[in-house]
Amino acid sequence: MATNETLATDYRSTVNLLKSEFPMRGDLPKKEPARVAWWREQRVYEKRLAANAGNPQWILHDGPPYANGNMHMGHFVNRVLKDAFVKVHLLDGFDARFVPGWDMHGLPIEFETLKHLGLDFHKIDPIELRAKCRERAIHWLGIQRDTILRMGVLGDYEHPYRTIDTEFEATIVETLADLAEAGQMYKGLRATLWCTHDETALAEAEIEYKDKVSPSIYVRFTATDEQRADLFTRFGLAEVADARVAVVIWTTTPWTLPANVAIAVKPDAPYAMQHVSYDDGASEYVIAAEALVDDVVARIASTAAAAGRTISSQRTGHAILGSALVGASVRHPFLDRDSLLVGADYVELETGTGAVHTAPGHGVDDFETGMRFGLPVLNPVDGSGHFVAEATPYAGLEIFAANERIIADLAACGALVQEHAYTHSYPHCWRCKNPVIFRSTAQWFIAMDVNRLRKRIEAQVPDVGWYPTWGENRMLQMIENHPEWCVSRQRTWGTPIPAVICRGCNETVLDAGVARKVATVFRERGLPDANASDLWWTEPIETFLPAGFACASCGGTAFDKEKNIVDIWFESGVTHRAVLRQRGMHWPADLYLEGSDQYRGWFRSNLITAVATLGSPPYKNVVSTGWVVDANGRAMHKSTGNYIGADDGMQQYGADVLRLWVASVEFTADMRLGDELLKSIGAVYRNLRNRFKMLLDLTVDLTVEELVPRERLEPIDRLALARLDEVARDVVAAYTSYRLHDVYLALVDFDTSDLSSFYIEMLKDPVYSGERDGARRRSAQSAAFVIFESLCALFAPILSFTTEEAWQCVPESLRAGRASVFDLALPHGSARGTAESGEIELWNVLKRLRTNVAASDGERDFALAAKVYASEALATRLGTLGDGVREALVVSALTMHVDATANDLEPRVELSAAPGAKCPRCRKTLPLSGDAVHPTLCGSCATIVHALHTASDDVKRVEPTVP
RNA sequence: GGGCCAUUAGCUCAGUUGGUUAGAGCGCAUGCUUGAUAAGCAUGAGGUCCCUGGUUCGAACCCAGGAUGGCCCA
Repeated sequence: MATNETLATDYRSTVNLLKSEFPMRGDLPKKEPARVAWWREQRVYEKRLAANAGNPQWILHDGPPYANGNMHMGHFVNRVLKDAFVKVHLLDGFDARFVPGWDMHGLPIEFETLKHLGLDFHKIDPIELRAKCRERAIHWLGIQRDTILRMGVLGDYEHPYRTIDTEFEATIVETLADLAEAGQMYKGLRATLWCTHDETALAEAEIEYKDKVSPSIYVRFTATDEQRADLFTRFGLAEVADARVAVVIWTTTPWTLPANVAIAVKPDAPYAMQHVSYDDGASEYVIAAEALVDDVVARIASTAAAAGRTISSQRTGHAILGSALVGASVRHPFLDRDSLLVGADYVELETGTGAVHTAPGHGVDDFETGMRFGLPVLNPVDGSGHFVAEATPYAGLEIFAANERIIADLAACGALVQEHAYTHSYPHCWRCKNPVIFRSTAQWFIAMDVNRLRKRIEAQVPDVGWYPTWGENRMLQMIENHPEWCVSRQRTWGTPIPAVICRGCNETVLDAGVARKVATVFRERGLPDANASDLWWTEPIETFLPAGFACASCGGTAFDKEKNIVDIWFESGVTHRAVLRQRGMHWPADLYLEGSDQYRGWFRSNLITAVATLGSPPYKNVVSTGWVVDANGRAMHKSTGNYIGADDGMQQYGADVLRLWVASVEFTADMRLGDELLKSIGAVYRNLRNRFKMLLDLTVDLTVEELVPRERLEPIDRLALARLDEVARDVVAAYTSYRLHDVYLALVDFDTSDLSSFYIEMLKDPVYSGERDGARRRSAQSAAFVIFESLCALFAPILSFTTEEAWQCVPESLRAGRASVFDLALPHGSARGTAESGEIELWNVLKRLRTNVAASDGERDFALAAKVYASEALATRLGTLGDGVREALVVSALTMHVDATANDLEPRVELSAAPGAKCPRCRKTLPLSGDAVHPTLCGSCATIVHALHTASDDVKRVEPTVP
């Protein structure tokens, strides 16, 4: 005899509890690589691009990562954000081709290659080194490309652009030709950041600051008798004969003192002369900024005390302005020359003495001050950081090693006021990590103020869309503060600056005609697997000279090649020409997207070369991202152990969880990343994954023939789709304005508050218990499928792996030829105006009513009957939904009552136990059917079960039993 | 040291032109469910809106100063 339990179990087999193939667990690290391979085999990207052919282009131009080293989570963020925006536009039908690129020349690779192969830069043949560097760069490109593809991105990764390609090198040289022709380039002497280890000039972007301990010294520059008289006069004082008078300077680079030619003072700051008396009767006068003179005296006292002496001091006369000191001079402490007092606004009064040691050969400010006052540019240091012969008595010494000697000599001659070790932030070479120096060398420059270039750029910055909006101001500052752009490098791995030196007059010239000829030679003779620019090294100069080329100065026709290469920031600065223009993509690009460091880097270099040679910015929109920091908000470093590599991250969590994390954070600011955080994102991922699973399970037996068109759906299902439309519009708007985090918020909110806790809750009864082919069930399933399909498309740019996996579980007929999730169309949810807003209003009314039911004490849901009290207008509107209102509330019975006092949008609900008995099949509490065969079932279930028996003998017969 | 940016619940984030009791997801606790079950639903606890001062009838929001962190520079 059957019990109640077996009875229920038996009816269970008549319920539509169907399962799709989609597993609850993601197993992402294990399964994702196969999906990557599948996308490539199926040529999903190429097919979608072909399907979109002829439609408007949308171009995200890829900023090239440097082909050196493994990728970190910052790279992950960069690639995934780009991928998401490219995919949105692909799904939306745009010709959104994406050509990734790599930055492959430059010192870091040259250095890494030398180190990797154990080679000596000074001994290896340049052509051989260049071949090795090429191999090495291609090696890294391969490693990085594998990591990037593992992230699940789409793009033309079989044909990336590379700065080592012949076409790219030709474009670099051609751009130099354009700049030379426009008069934008010049060669000049310049205090340049110089790495003595790598023996090259460095760009600002190749510098990193870190702490360094330097000798901090205060030095007397003592006046001669004549100079003393002048100084006393300037202070309006009578000369004190035979007194020692000195201007005291402060420096942390004693080795630059041999190049000292001046002392800079702040023209509008007061300067004081202080009389210092020693206990042994000696005395001196020291001059420094009034704000700092007491500090100088304290240092004198400190040094005196160390020697067992004491001092006293008092102010002499009144302070005078720095401008009154300009033109005076004092003697260099150990060389036989004067040091001139000059004025400079940059002199600061917070530290030091207010009297700044000035060596035009060893500092940018110093150089400019030197130019203004006509000072000689002394440069007694060679490329390897040793003093040259002119720098007697220190010739041959390495500069940092010479510090000690110089300090000792200063002490010996009484010029040293004080010395102590000083830790400060100091520029270091980004590659070899050694401290760099300023040294004046002859370099090629792009002139920022010729042809009003700076002004022209500034005028066009506001025409670009900057996200976040402060980017505009940031870029304006970058342009305003951009120094003359030094584009030459004295290294081997790069594209040559094709300048020639006239043998007749030794004049160096960068000629547009020569440069264009060089580009032509590259294109004609460059081999696919070799460096086209090797030709500059291997071919005779005549190969590159246009017919009849002669020196403009002396008419000479014999030339030598100059052996400078171009700054790699200039190379990546012309990607907009080399890639967009060469590959049939429109110019300017729609979007550049990089880390916020690129305002100074790639955003700026592209902007400059574009405005200088093509007249306008290379991009319509620029998006910048923040930095990935650790769970505590600290910068990630391999050395501090909080570093997460991209490969490791994907191996541990799966790419899709990390992709979801990217969407879950506000990427324009710093992004925190840590285990706890990723576990939390993992939970969100599982939620979303379950929603895809549930929607698939609910629709697994739906076929395209049974798919109910939207206009014939049940009213309650149309309401759900109205809400979907609203979400789709919000999401698409967020995507197209690059607000990925808003996409995430909108989709998660819809998933949680509309689907999981509301719509899916109400769909379970009609889908599980309803007549399998009945109109109600098919309508519910059709709406669920539309939601599923839309969610796949809306989520595909973020959860690429998961949406594809889910899409592959859709029955063939419903996929309708859309083999991949990336064949779907982005749903725009076209608005239907007031009709829709009415529907959404009604949807929200139902959600609030359902909340009342779900939160009720004691009995809930199908154990309940509901009485809804609504205004007459609202009752009428709810009436149009028929049984949908009861379904939405997930109750067994519902009656509608007019309450004239009720607000139009705030109906009241009254709950009570539903009359009848719990139907063991549908679990609703309803009157018994009174059916002879199935007396415990409700009427609807009895009918359904009877129909099943009639339809199929396979269905197990359920015998009536007496409890 | 300077410019820019950020700071709201344990975590990630919302927070409309200044306006009642500052919200959501995750996590946590409790209950329900066992026909989404390595799931689902509900309820609840949890906040010095970085600090200080100012403007205002009223400040998470506006102003000034500061702290911490980040990027770019010096």
